[in-house]
Amino acid sequence: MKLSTRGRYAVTAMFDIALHHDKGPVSLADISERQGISLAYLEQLFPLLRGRGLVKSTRGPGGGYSLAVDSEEIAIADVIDAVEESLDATRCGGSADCQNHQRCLTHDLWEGLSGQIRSHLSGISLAQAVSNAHVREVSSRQEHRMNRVEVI
Amino acid sequence: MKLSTRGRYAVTAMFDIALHHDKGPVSLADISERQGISLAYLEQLFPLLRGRGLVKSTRGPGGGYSLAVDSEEIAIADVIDAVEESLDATRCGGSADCQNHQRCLTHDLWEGLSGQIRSHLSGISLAQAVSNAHVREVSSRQEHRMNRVEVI
DNA sequence: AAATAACCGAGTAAATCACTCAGGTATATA
DNA sequence: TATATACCTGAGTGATTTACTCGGTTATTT
Repeated sequence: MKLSTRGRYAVTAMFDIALHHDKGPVSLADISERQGISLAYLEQLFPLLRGRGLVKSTRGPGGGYSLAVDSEEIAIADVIDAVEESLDATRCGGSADCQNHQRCLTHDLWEGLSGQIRSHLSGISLAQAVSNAHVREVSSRQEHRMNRVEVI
Repeated sequence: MKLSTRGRYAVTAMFDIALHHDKGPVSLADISERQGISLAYLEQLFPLLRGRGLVKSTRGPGGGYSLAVDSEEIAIADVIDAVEESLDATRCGGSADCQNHQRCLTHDLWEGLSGQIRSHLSGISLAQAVSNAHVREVSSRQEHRMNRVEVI
């Protein structure tokens, strides 16, 4: 099973863009500051998201990243898939040669679990996730903090 | 998220016991041979399973491990819980202080995922999992291999 | 021209993982 | 009582992965 901070960071960053893309492209520096993720680390992640056609980039001042497609069209699973090797609970990655080139005793069990996770995360769009009450609340708090920082 | 070979091995070993416990306690040496898991590694795992009241041990010749309760009463989640630190998709482990001592933007999302996984694995008993057709097939193949080894 | 911000590849410290080793202790059988 | 079996315990280790950094380049706006 692969679901590390890498995937979590990618989803968080996509949340941030979805919440701010009305004001044009969102720079990685802004995401870094708001979400507390190192800029260099984000720079490593975003080419992967772009490669999957989830975001598009604009260079130069005022540039940044924006969603390549509507947030309803992006599933959480897509984001994780983009940055994480494989979202799979089986050991063999579905190839079913777990033990001695045979499907291991427990293969079906992990396959079932993988399917469960996958369908759950495929069923949640970025738009849905972001519309969550708590997300909006935290987001507005981050807005205020940002403003305060700018004032000081 | 924590689901490594550790948890997989534990489940596989429990499968093995469930499939053979009619012939009395199952030794770790047998499990090791049948399932291709290092004996020393199993010895590390089983005290944890015993601590959770999933298996009981009998020492001495002819000894080994047997199920402490009926296989219908053991959920796959119990087995994984016993050997794996936490089966949780959130970063903070549910404590909700993910970022700056606040629930992070994506907290609810990971919490939802954790719940999904947990309820899935809690809903499958060892008995159910073992009754799977493929499991029985592989198991009988292992039986034959064991016999052949003994003959040679 | 200068500032901004995406792009790119290599490198690294720390943690985790799977696994081993070297013993010790209880119990059944001869 | 001796011996073999099999559980029990704790410490150690090599390899891999992880999160993260650094130094620099290229494109675009003002």
